[in-house]
Amino acid sequence: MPETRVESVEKALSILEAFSNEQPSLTLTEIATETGLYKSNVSRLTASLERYGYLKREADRRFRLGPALWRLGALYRRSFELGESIRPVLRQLVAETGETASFYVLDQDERLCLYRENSTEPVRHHLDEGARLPLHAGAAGHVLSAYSFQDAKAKARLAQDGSCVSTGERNPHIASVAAPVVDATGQFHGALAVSGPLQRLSDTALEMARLRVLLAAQGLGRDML
Amino acid sequence: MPETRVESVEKALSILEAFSNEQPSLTLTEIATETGLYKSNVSRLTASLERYGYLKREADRRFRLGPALWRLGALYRRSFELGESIRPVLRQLVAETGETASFYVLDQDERLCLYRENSTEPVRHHLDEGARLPLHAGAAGHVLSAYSFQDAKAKARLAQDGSCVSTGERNPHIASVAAPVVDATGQFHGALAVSGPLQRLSDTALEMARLRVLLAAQGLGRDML
DNA sequence: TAGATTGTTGCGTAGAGTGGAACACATGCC
DNA sequence: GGCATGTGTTCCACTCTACGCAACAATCTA
Repeated sequence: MPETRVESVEKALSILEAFSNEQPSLTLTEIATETGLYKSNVSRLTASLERYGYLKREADRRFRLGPALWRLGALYRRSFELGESIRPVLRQLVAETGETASFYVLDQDERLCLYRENSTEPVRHHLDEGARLPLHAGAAGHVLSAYSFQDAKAKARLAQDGSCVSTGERNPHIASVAAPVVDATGQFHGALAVSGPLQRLSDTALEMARLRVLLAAQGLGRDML
Repeated sequence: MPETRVESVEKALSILEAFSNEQPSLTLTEIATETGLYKSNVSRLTASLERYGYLKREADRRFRLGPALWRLGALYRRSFELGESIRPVLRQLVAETGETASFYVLDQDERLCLYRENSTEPVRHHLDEGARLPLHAGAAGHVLSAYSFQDAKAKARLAQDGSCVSTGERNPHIASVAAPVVDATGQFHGALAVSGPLQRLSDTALEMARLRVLLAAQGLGRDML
């Protein structure tokens, strides 16, 4: 098998992966150590990335992510067309439950928060759009696992009642419920979730939230082309 | 001069550029013709892009942009930290003027709408975040030209009163005013603009909007670190 | 001034990337 | 059904790119 891939491209992309919330700007040597590439190599790769607007170099010679990413990212999200229909649903869930509502899709081996509406409560589960969370924990994680891979355990959990619940699994203080959004053709689109502080989401409150999420997810799936 | 760049990387990036609002999904051959690359080549490049989540392949074998772009795009925008301070300002401008307010940064040789708050009027200048517009026309375009390149003409225009006005320049029915956001260190960050239908923005309304934009831009610059 | 650190450039060579053809696999059309 | 058309993948040989490394600038530090 003749390795159907392009190495230098993957190196370039791994440079972009080196940036994070904690390290939004990097020097060339930082990138080199982070990625394990040679400085000269990084220098040439970044030149191309910069030329296309995927990186930009500040006056202090540090690299930052470039505007092209935001442009294409917006394009990606728009291509869902879900946004317009999902946002109102999230807002309604927030109004109904008082907790934070969000929508996740799969990104590699993690889940990506595509949309979210935060609770208005002072104590709440706050999360940024674009954040990545693990797949192995949390209600939405289980839903995505079940549909994206053939995760038997997660699928069994879903089969029970069509939704997932997690209490203090990923974060000991947070409970969440999630349900899959599936359209009329059976296509899976993502996971709808409500999450909040464990102490506020008692058994009955959690069950009510679960029902509301389930209802909202089904509604979304039905309304989709 | 030994061409400090990596060709295959640039090819891969140009594949991403092939996607647009009009063509959010492409087949392999479409990409090949669009970019002028060979199918076999595209096949290998897309494999790498897909592996890193920059593209994804649907069930119908068509390519779409991938979630990694949204994640990194969100990261890029967050790295500004401007968002939190800019949004309220935009909202206030909308409230004051009744028109659409937006914030632009430079992206290559164009301008990129990073934030915008749409007017609530039924007839309004609507624009999506992430949209790209030309640099050579429109008030915000002139501001960006003046600061990003040493565009003498645009700079002279700014020197007059610290802002730019354009009436029916890019679009015959739209007028706009824009001012630069410059922090205490003299660093230029972007262009703040208000735009709306020409007929509603009479001379006096336009002048009032200009003053408000100018004021808001100065306030933003002052409040920035 | 000496020394450390960061980034760029030059160069030879290995080997990656490429073009092209040949091959599978669907669809459509008579 | 058979034949044509279009799409995507795989194979192979050749070329030239991309890479490692060293040497070189260019800044900081002290």
